[in-house]
Amino acid sequence: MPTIKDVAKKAGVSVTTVSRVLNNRGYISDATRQKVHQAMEDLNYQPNELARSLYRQKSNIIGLIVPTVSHPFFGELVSRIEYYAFRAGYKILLCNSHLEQEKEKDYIDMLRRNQVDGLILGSHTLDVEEYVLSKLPIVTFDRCISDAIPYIASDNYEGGRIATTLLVEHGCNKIAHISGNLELDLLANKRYEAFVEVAEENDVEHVNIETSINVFDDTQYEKIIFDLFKAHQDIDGIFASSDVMAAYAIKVCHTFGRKVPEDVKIIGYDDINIASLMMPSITTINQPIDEMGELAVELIIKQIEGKKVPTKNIFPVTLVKRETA
Amino acid sequence: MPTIKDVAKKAGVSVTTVSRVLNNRGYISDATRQKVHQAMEDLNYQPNELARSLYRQKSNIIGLIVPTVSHPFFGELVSRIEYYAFRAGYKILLCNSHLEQEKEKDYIDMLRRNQVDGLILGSHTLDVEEYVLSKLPIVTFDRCISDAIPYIASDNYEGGRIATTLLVEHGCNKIAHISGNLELDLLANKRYEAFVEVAEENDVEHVNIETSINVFDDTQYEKIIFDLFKAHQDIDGIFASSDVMAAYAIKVCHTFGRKVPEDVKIIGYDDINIASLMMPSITTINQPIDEMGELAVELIIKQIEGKKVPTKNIFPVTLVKRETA
DNA sequence: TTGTATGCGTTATCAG
DNA sequence: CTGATAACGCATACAA
Repeated sequence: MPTIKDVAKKAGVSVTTVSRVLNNRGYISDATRQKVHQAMEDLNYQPNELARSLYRQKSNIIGLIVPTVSHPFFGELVSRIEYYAFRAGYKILLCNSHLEQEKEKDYIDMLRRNQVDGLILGSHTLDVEEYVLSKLPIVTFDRCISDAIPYIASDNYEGGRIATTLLVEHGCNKIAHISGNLELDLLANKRYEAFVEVAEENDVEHVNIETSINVFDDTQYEKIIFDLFKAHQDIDGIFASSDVMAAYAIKVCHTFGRKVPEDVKIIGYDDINIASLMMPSITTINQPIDEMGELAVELIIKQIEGKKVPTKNIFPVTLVKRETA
Repeated sequence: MPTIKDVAKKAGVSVTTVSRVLNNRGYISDATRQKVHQAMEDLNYQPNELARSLYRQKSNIIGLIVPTVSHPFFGELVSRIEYYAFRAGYKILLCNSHLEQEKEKDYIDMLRRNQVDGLILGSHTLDVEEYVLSKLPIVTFDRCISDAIPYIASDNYEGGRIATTLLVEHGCNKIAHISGNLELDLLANKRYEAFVEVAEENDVEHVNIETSINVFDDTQYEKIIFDLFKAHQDIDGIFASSDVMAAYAIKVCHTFGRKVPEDVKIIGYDDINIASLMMPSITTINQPIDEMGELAVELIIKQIEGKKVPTKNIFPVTLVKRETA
């Protein structure tokens, strides 16, 4: 790889001059500018961003930790985040933590060593506030870690209310909520709270099952939902905490010979692409993934630039009525 | 952020010594080793990988370009690639090209500037051989660019034959293939070739539609499949080039009041997670995504280490019989 | 308008 | 066993 030195030699100038045309700084004659450009062209020169970053003390890299991009919600979210980051001149270092605490820890250390300018956390089992001693800019999804760390979330409580209310309005007599692991202390737990509240307000029998901690694996979904139906044959309404879970619920209903939505109404959460693709298509609570990704990038960059940003960033949710409820 | 200098000062030694304990090189007394470790601990020191990379001329970063991780196949593939890369001490810089040539070009330039040690291309509209003048290690998916650049692919031809043969065996009289854009010169086009061959060998009427170039967008799938059915009401078998396309095909069948699999048999490709989740579950051709991701990482690392690697890497495919055919 | 020297944080060479 | 110093590629004071 040619360096700035090679370009300087070829153009017959000093490295300073080359650096100047590279960054458009200070005065340079058109003649030398041409020469330098020519030399860069000839050598197919590309400035070494590692060296630049080292000097500038800024890498223009954002670390992004999610459970896994193989989960459609995070796949879609990461896609948008990367899009907006690149647009703003930032690169994404991708980490799939699989919700393993040890791996998260390793990832955060790694990202710090690599001088990322900021951290977007779509996943966290550990309390990063204590862990990231440095004042590395951070944005989290669905979790309030401290007053100092801004977070982005959909209006989980409202989403839970809308979903549960719809089940009640449909006349469901026994409803179930399938949640993520409640010990993780995510804001998503508010969906559960809202579920319980609405159910009790309306005197509807209700039950909840949650996924196990430290596991982010589709296969367990089917099992726990299967067990749920075995234990409660009379469930006629389900509010699943993700569209993927809802899809598994549909499948299990089928196994038990229960028709959706005739026998069992099902509502998901997220509104990922496949929600509309499934048959029956999934009625769900929409999270504005694109806008959330855009804001995540905006918040992290503003922090990098030393600006203050709002801490609570709650996006409204909307009910998307389809076929399952 | 504390530097090696701070550690040296705190421990009362030179930076050389600190570097030595950091890298376990040369002889150092246990006493000083302890002191240094203590100082590192106290300062919560993390070595600056930017500086290391600059000196070593090696970033341990792999650039990864895919159309988009929001597509389930690439989401799953990227997840596995990142997993194996991290395991081997490499980081992933993620790029979603959306099959836009200009963006791919920008990404490749960016990745070169950032001194990635290698490039994994899950997407490419341009001929990188000419573009990447440097001898940057590369591995591609589903595309043979030159004798020098190794590629990984599933046995597309065999997969196409298996799928089409199954349709024929089911007694389909008019079958359709939904392919990606054939101009892209991907090995996936062999699915199309096999489709045509098997159809003609068996004297079965057949038709093909392809997605437009430079577009990687779910929404067009529905439209072109809808148009296909409008033009050919008598289609009774479909071989879709991805499970997502297959899912859209199911949906469109529904729109036209045609039952799957009674009226129309459908076979997908990839065997992504949701293929088994859909209702009806999708009969498909399995690509071993995990193994392919693992090999991609292995091939890129071996190249980085200056080793020779095989050029053609074709993985066997298997038919996964489910409900749609 | 251009060039020289220094430093970003790290590692390796070479002396002590 | 340990320490000064140059170098990795680049950008900025400071001179000229």
